[in-house]
Amino acid sequence: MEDTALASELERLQAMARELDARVHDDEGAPAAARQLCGALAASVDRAVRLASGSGNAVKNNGQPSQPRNSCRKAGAAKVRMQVRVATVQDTGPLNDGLSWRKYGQKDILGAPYPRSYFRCTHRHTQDCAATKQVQRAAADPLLFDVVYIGAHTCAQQGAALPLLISREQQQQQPPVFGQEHGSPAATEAQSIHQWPVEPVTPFSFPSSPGAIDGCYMLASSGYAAVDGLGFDMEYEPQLDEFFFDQSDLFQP
DNA sequence: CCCATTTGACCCTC
DNA sequence: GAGGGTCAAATGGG
Repeated sequence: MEDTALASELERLQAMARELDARVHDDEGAPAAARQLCGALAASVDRAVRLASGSGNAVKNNGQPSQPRNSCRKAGAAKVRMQVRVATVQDTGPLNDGLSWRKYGQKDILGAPYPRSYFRCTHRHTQDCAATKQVQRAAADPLLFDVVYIGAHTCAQQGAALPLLISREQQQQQPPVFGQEHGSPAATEAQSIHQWPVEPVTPFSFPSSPGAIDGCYMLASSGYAAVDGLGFDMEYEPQLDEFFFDQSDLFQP
């Protein structure tokens, strides 16, 4: 169980490094050297996690097993597992991702202050789409949501939701925003989170509704990015690495 | 009436 | 047996 402990510690270290990097980067007054150092720190921790993972230590988010149980129970599912940490400025719950999700369950997780919500593709039955996602508020920061995508969309909407991977410069000019659609109370934080991309083909997209929510957005890079209080992790089967990077080329201007 | 959410029960894995 | 994931009936909103 030492591997699990190591993975857990690395996970925590990784999360902290990323958060620090994101915060320092946002801080206009932070010295350039500090920003560089934090960026290097985050990158280094990322590499450490990858090395640990690659050496046989299953490093997965939230201490979850390296092979999700879903992979055994649902044929064709769990080929893609991606965790996204989403921050919202307003405590009204996070984002939508341009895809249709239907909530099918909610569970209190041992040791977690907030319940975990389970979503599946709206077209699960009509189009046999096996994509699911799990949404849970981060214990450390209620404004952060850990979103874990499991499986890839095979339904028609996968093409409908255009990915939006934009450059940092573009983001700074027009930051895409995440936010809930209906303004439901925070008490049901996850109930409106049903618009998110899942599969690598559409890493991320953003709601088109104007004036949605301000202050939170993300970009995709080599597995992680954190801007303006938002970061996300992408975890997927190793063989998909190349696929991710290839896809990113599609979003160049 | 249709569809999404809620929630307790059930199932599976460890 | 505990914990996590899913199912399905009940419920509510549009």
